[in-house]
Amino acid sequence: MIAEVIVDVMSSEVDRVFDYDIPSSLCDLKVGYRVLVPFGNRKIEGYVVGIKDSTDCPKDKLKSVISTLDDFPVILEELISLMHYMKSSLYLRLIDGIRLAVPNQIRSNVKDKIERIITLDETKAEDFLKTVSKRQKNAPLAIRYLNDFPEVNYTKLASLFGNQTINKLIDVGVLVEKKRKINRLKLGEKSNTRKELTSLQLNAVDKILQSKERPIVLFGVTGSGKTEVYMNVIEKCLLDGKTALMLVPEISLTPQMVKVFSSRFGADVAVLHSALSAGEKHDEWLRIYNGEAKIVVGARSAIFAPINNLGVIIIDEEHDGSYISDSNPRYFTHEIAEFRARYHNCPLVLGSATPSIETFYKAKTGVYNLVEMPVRVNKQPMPNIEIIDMCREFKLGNTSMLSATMLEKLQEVVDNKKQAILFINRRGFSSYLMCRECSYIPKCTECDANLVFHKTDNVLKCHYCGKKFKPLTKCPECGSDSIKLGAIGTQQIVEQLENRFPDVDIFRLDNDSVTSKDAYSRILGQFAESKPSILVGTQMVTKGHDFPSVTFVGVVDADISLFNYSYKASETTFQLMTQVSGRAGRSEDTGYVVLQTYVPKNPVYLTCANYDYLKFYDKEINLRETTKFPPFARIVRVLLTSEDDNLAKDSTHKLIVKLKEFRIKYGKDFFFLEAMKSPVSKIKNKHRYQIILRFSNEIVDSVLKEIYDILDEIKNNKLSVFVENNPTSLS
DNA sequence: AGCACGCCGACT
DNA sequence: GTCGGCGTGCTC
Repeated sequence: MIAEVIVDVMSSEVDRVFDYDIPSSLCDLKVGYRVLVPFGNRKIEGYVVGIKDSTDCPKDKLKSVISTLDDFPVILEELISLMHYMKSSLYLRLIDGIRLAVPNQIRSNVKDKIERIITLDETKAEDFLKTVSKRQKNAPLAIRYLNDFPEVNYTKLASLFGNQTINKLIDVGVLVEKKRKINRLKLGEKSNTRKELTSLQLNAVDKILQSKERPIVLFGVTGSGKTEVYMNVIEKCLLDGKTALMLVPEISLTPQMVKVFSSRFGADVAVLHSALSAGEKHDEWLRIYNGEAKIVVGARSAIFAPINNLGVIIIDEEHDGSYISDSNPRYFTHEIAEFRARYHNCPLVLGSATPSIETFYKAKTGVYNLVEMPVRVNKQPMPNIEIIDMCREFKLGNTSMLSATMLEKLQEVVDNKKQAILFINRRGFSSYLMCRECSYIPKCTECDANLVFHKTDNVLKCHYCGKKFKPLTKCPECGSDSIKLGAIGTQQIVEQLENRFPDVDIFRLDNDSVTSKDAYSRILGQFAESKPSILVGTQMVTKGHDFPSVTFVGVVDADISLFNYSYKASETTFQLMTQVSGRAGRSEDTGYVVLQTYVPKNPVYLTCANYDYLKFYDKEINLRETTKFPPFARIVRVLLTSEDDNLAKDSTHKLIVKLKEFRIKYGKDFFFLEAMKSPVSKIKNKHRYQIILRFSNEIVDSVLKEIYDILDEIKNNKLSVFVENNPTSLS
């Protein structure tokens, strides 16, 4: 028999199937096994992706599989067909796909954590106690102890009675040692937290369970009780003997979701996200693989969990940007989820209070089903949102970052001994040094990217290659010494607030203050305990724990995500503002939100202030249709990189010539074509050119296939090619 | 990606 | 004479 093997080499040059003979010693080799194979003159790892009777490979070249590396196939067959699907639709290396399915922690041999459990052999113990000498004081005590606690781990016992004693007792057979595998990740105990469902929630559960033929959008306002719906759906799946996959954005920042699930489902829950330690990830992955855990709660990459017999897949906060992988294997979680749901013939739930425009469009046009929960469970009103015109504020003589209303409202919070959150929306150009005289911004010598200033260790750092530079004191262009931090940061706001409210605890939550996982929860913990208090921070404050005493939320600079150049700018701003506002509405008092903006008439803010998602959607979908942006078109970005600038440039030209032929062939379905040096034109000394294409949905499949074939011809070991579908950023 | 093979310059 | 530079080509 012949095995088709993908070799574990990170190069597109060898990213194809190689055939190997299966020796009779390995006759039960199956698809999905990790194997050792001879490759050239070395031995490397590979993955069996197929088994067949014969090969076209000439006999003198064919070699044999050396051995298997695990005693089970590490990739499910389902995931292997998923890899092929991803390769054809996303232009991705098979080996990149395989690495998504087989985490590092399984490839590098992380060992099971073994606990030594000591039990008592009662008959031997009785005999022993009869003959025990008076000098052995600890031995009888240890035996007594084990009468009370029949299973104790070795370390505990040795610390109580001395390891000499314990070892001796094991030697004579009075104590018996057993080895047991333990899970490194400790989740909370099961404690029933079941709630009575409203009729809206019951209806949603029913609709979801019936929606096996196509994905279903759960459109439920903040506080409508979506989590409870998810848990009831999952419960039904478990009763049917099936499993469930639940994705949440940035799970390391939302520990309460894991808490809610583990208190309802106990040890049936496994958790998967990138913040787990190697050992924890290894254990959780194997618990899922072995069918021990029936529910996977995880971040984006958990969509590749080795779970069988799926009864439902849920994507919570489906509009969240973290579902789009933005680096190397660039994939969109929803597409992978659709594939797996189809494979298992199970429902796929896309839940959100502010669905992404593309998702909601599919729900409106019948591609997806839709179920709505328009009412909050506790019937509480949403927080009031007030929009503040910062231009007017400036004209009135207030040149600070905080409007009069903002300060008034903060004063109110302080007077009432409540809590407030101030959100600084500074994604994009946070801490750049900039010359005030000539607007020069220091750049990385390797990457042509703006350097980011890190205050804590006083360096300028390139976020693309990690190279560090000394901060400038003088502008190299004009000689001026007024080089200052470009945009406002949390620091300045905190300082201003400390002057204004000297007796109030002010906490800061951003990348500079959060240096570790612990720091994050420590700051939030301190904030939760002090009143009155103000929490100032970046994106991090928009997610995470519920603070019932937060009655006010202020958005210092709402416009930043709106001016971000992307067709999704309005959408993400609407979603972000809605999410931030939700932080103010957890208490019995109605919350209050202040949005500071320089464009107060922008429909994004007007619809957002009225919680009118549908109106926002209508405006936005019309705009997308007239301007031919997704979901009415596909944007494809082809990125060519090489150390050889000329090669990259020439290849880009060659590609452009071919693409222009397509443009003629497909005519008006081909909307747009542009080639240029990538905005970040160099990363790690590789020159980057990009081509941006936009064409109608009708021709997506055929055009992409043709383009991918051309890319296969153009790329080589000196020139890498990457493709991104509907990119969110262009750097 | 790695690794060998191969064809040119300067060294104990 | 040979040690070693990195261009080129191949991997079932």
